[in-house]
Amino acid sequence: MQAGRRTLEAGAPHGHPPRPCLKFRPLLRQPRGPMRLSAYFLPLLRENPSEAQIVSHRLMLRAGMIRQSSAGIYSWLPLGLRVLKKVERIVREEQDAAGALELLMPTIQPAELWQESGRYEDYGKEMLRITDRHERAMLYGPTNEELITDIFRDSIKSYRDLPKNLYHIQWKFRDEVRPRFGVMRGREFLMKDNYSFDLDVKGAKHSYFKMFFAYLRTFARMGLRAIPMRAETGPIGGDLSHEFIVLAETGESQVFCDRAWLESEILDMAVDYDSDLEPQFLRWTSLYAATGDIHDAKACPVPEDRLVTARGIEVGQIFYFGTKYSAPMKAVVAGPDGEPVPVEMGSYGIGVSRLVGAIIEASHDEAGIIWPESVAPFKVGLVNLRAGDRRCVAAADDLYARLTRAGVEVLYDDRDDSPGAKFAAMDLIGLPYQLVVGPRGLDKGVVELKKRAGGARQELSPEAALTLLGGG
RNA sequence: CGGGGCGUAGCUCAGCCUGGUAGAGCGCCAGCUUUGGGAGCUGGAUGCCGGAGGUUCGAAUCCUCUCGCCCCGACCA
Repeated sequence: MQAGRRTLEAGAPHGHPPRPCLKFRPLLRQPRGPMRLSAYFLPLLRENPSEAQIVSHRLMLRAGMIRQSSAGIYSWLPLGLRVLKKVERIVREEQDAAGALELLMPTIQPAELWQESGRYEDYGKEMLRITDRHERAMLYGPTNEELITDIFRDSIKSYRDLPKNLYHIQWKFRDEVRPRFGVMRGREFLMKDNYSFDLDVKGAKHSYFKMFFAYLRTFARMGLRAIPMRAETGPIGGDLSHEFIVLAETGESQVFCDRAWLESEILDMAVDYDSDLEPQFLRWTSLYAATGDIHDAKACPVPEDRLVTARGIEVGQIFYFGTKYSAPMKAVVAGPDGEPVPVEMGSYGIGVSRLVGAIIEASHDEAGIIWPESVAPFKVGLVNLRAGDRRCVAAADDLYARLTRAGVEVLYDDRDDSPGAKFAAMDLIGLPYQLVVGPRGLDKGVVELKKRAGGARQELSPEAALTLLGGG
């Protein structure tokens, strides 16, 4: 390794000659890092772009989270990407906790696999077909059942290797006829999809139940009330399926459920994934909830005065589909008796990029986004109201340095702008806490801490603010 | 895929009907004054008027074609 390189990694202050350093030292977050708005990339829009019709789309554009590249295809700007990564992380943690194993499959897949399953024709124009230079038919994956089944059958030959549950978080492309609503219905979208493989129906159901509860936990951690609803299985096929629906005016799905769902707590609970989950599953699904596709007004068990008809956003769906792919694709294992058995499969999807929009739909006000802390791009927005004032700069710089050092995620508005503009910007991007440093407060030795949700403010000493925010 | 709408400055939009050579507000740049909820004044920069073809002395404006985007419906994580 070269000396110059090492210097960079050691984070030597500029202007000082690099000290010899033989041991690698990790680069710490630097107090003068790029999370100052003066250095950040946050292109805010003051007005609503005309193409955006729903609130999440408008706010994502206005808050500088995304930019459209073409219909249904978006770039994620720094602020948006931070949220996407946080959502992704929660999804990953809950998958891991439920025993799923992460891998990563490619976006581009060979057509042969899809011809084998019979879906190459069935999928129609939604599948983006590509021809490579050798005239080989390829496609941009809209989902991965074929590919995962191929990987599975290549390597898993015995019932002793079951069960398996494999997932990845990867970009998908579905050439929707009508992309809309920003990231809620993009053509390109980030999805967590996983696939379970079991020897028999009992095992497959257990896998299904595990994902059922992993999903409830995942959405609850994002502050979402996602109701599991009985759903049609669609082109993926199978016979047991639930959609996880967040109720919202702007949702695309017509749904029906028992009023009790709305009165229940956010659906979070501890789960022992090794236990028999069926009783718990039956309890959770005893309360009526169904998507419009399968709801039958005549057969509905819920009396009319308890039935809620609403619109909802589908943030996830789980399927048990038996041997639909394993049989035609010959994903078989040797059973205990040595005879080949096609494996029982399920697949499970969460729209990761869609969730970002869904969270905004569920949590915003007139002024902008209100991020739940778990997915907020930063925890704290530190605002210096008077960029030209030495005292304010010193106080705000100090808070920024100490919070950052303590690992608190801070976005520091150090720009020279009017107070109103700064408040409006902070409200728009919706960080959970706003820490305001101004001359008026400093005269009294205080700073102001405002919670974005609810808008409660309190004046307190900088030390107290640090303690409260976890930087003390 | 059916139906509708819109493409003019970074954003929101006017101008088009009735052709005469490009506008406003916000934003951006410079300066000064301001500063606790989107500040004021002064000066400045920015457009292949989505693209191609046509009509015309002359096209943002009229005609034809085309591309893109949005909305409603049917379909979907």
